[in-house]
Amino acid sequence: MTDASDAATAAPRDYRATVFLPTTPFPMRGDLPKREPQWLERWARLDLWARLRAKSAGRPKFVLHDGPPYANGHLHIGHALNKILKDVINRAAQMAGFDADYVPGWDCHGLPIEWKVEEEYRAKGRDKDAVPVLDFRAECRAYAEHWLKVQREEFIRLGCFGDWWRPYSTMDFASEAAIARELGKFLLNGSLYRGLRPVMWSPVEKTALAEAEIEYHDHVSPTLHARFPILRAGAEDLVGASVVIWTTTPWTIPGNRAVAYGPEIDYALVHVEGVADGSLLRVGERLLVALKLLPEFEKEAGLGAHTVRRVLKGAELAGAVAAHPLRGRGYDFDVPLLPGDFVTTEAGTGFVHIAPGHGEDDFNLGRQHGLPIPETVNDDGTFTVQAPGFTGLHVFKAHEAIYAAMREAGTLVARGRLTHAYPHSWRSKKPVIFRATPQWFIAMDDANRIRARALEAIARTRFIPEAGRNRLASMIAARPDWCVSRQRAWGVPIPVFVERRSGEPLRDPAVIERVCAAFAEEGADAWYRPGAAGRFLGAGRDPADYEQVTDIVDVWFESGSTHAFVLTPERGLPFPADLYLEGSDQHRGWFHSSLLESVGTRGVAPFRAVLTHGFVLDEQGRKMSKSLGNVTAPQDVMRQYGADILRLWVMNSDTAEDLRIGPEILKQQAELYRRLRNTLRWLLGNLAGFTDEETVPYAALPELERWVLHRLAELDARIRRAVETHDWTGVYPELHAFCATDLSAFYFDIRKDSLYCDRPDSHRRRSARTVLDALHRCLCAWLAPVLVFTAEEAWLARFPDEEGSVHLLDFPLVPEGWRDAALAAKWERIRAIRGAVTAALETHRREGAIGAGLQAAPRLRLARQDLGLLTPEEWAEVCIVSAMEVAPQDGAPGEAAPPVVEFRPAPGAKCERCWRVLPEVGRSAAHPTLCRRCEDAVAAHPAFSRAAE
RNA sequence: GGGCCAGUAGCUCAGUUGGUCAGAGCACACGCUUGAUAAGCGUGGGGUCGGAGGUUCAAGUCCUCCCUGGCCCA
Repeated sequence: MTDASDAATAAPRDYRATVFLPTTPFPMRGDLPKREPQWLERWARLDLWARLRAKSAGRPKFVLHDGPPYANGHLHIGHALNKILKDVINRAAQMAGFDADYVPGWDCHGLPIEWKVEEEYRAKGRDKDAVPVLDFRAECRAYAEHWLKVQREEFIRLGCFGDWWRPYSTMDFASEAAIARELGKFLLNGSLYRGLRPVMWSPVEKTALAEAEIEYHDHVSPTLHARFPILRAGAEDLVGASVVIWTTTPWTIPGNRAVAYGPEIDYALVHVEGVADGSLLRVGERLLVALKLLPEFEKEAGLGAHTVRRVLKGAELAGAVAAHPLRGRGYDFDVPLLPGDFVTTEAGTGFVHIAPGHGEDDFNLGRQHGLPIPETVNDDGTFTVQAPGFTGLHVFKAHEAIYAAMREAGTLVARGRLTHAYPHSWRSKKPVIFRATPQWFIAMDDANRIRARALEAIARTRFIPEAGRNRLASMIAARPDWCVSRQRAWGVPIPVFVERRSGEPLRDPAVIERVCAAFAEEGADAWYRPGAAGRFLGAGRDPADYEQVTDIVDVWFESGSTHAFVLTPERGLPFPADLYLEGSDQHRGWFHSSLLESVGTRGVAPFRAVLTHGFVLDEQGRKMSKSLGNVTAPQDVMRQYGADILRLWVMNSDTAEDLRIGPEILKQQAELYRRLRNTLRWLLGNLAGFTDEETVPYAALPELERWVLHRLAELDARIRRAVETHDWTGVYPELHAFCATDLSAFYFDIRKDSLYCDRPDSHRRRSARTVLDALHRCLCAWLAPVLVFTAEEAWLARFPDEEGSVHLLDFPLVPEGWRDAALAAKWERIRAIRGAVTAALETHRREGAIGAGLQAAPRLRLARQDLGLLTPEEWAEVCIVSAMEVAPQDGAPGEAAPPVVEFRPAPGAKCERCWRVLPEVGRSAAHPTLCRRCEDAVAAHPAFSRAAE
């Protein structure tokens, strides 16, 4: 007793030192822009990539084959999205037990780089055409090399893992050789052929352009209405009448060889009886125009009084023949009228003038009817001798001459101007033309059946999302033969010799092998070296008998061949790849060309699965553009937030759709990150000093702990399913919700009392720490693929190791036995009731009755079926109140009546150590300000014991 | 102009085969805590589910049209 009074009169004891507060060196703030580069240095020092590969030897391979970005300029946010998503998928596969070997690549040939180098020439006042081709190619190579290195550093900064120091590029000598060899396969199997065809042609760059190299911009075109006098027709009243055509490309008139009509379209035979001032129409003439378009034609051509003699279906024009509008001026051939299903009455006159060398429809119709394909236009856009009267004129400057000639010939009906979307070159931004040129093609529907077999391969491929299947298939189904030739310098030459005598390409495997062997040694430059033809043709052939093709191959063919030089035994990578992963634009790009190339040479797709992601837009869903000022650059995000935030953004988005980014969204991601980081921090703090001896076996754990483990089993399954399906949408939002809702707001909040105040050897506290240990291991591993830096920090904070890394781990094995659906259902009910308690307490808090929840000891009236859920002590623990009384509800049993909470202040005094308000506080002689539990804990506390001595 | 996709609270997203589906997290407001503290907990407000028709006893959930945006093509 005397001791007690001594204690009471002595200075109040400070029990704070006996409370087990979290301690950890893991800081609350990430400071990512500063710390991330330090982690990168560490990983480089440890050569973590090599360690991973060594450790994974013998595991099943997982190969995501990298679609090569173009080595030109800094990375933009779309690159970041693509590579981060790839990285997460690779890392997750690695941690799920695969050997995820990833070889990044670059696309290095092609027009944009060539254009840049030319631009530099122009800036220096040099003439590109005066530079030897090998010098020019060397400069292009240096340019690509520079940007490859820049982009590599930027990718590494994003935290992406890969074989960065042994990447592939399409300009590697080995790649150039492999590309040539692939082309050789098409040459030998007959699918590669040379044909004359209209292609999109840029007179400025003097090259054919791929579809991907075309953009549409508004353009003012001169328009032309022209008469085609009918020479012969089935019906007599048509002979002597004129078909009227309308075109926005008057320069194609010299190339005209037919006129197309719509068989189902109604045409009016118009008798002209009056004309407006200045009109070129003549009173008394008869014209054929689509009935529906007659009103517009009246206005445009200045047609006055007239009568429609009769209306006829286009089909009646079958077999009719007209005169070329420049007949008598070198164009004296007949012009047949032909049916065309592409003819519409949307605009014009319902008749389409057909120039087989100047349009896709024109070409196809001409081929069907055996029309000639005149070559009326030169490389540079000027007319050839095959355009009598206009030779030497540039097509875009020829319309006045055309008008004049036709006016003289009496076939000009009207002229005008029209602003419309017109194809332009993506580089020069200058308008392009359709022009018949000799080109190399890969046939879609020859004996090799590339189209049909590609469609079969698509049916056997997994698409994520599924919509990609249809998109790719419909493009393959509709595409024309693949034009693979380009009249440029920076690329892989089409390694073909054409026999001058026969015009046939030389198909000799030995020649192809000599070429490819030289490319492998010296690069494709070998093709351009003096004496190349003699060297490759070999003994017994005279180079003078052969034309060496100087075209290079379409870059899409190159990138479509990457599987041939990356998925190789030398690299240790299997073919086909498990996954191709690119933006949705690549349905027409890399997925497309890779599929065709692989099917054409190997008969199968180069991928088992194709994953597509959307495009990155600004916060309003608009396209990013410098002029709008809504661009988010990855470099800026690194500077302000760090890579982990950007990576989190990717994984918190629905990548199957277009995604948005901007200041607001990044701020939100930083907030979400904070929660994850603080969860890790709290775990680390509460695991201080934890050892395996402390572990409590599963069967002995309290229900609350087992419930947490059940949640881990659920999340583990979710992650493993994502690894299998490659569909990660929603996984990380769920992981965040787990941290925020299940852990921070529920489990952690409840267990703070035990962790801070129980004796270290108490079963409850040991149980909690057992689960905290599992949580730390799981969260570090699960977050590692996304928060590559933060997870490393949180792992090493607990397991410091000069050579250690969370990225060398696999996902922890979560026992299936942790799954307990019945327990989950029970605790879902408990949490619902808990929600009722916290809501009730809030009411009284607002009234000032209490502050902290521990000041309350409510009575909880439960429906009968809820009475057995927990003991009153457990309810107090779960609801974080000092005590709980549980009583049955009055209502009828069986009804799911909502719980009723009757508020009562907690009786007794506040324990100075654990802050619970209990009647027992004050009854201890030794520690009158403590509750029994704390008294016991204090007695057992080493620090206190020493102080007491 | 055509093909494909999307449009649910300020933001990021859930909402199986139509019937408590109008939700979660973040943000916001207010309060508590001050032993996760440039943190933590609680409570709350907020959406005519892009618009208009239609099918159905019943529609974010099916059909049609329109609007907006994106990718690809013409």
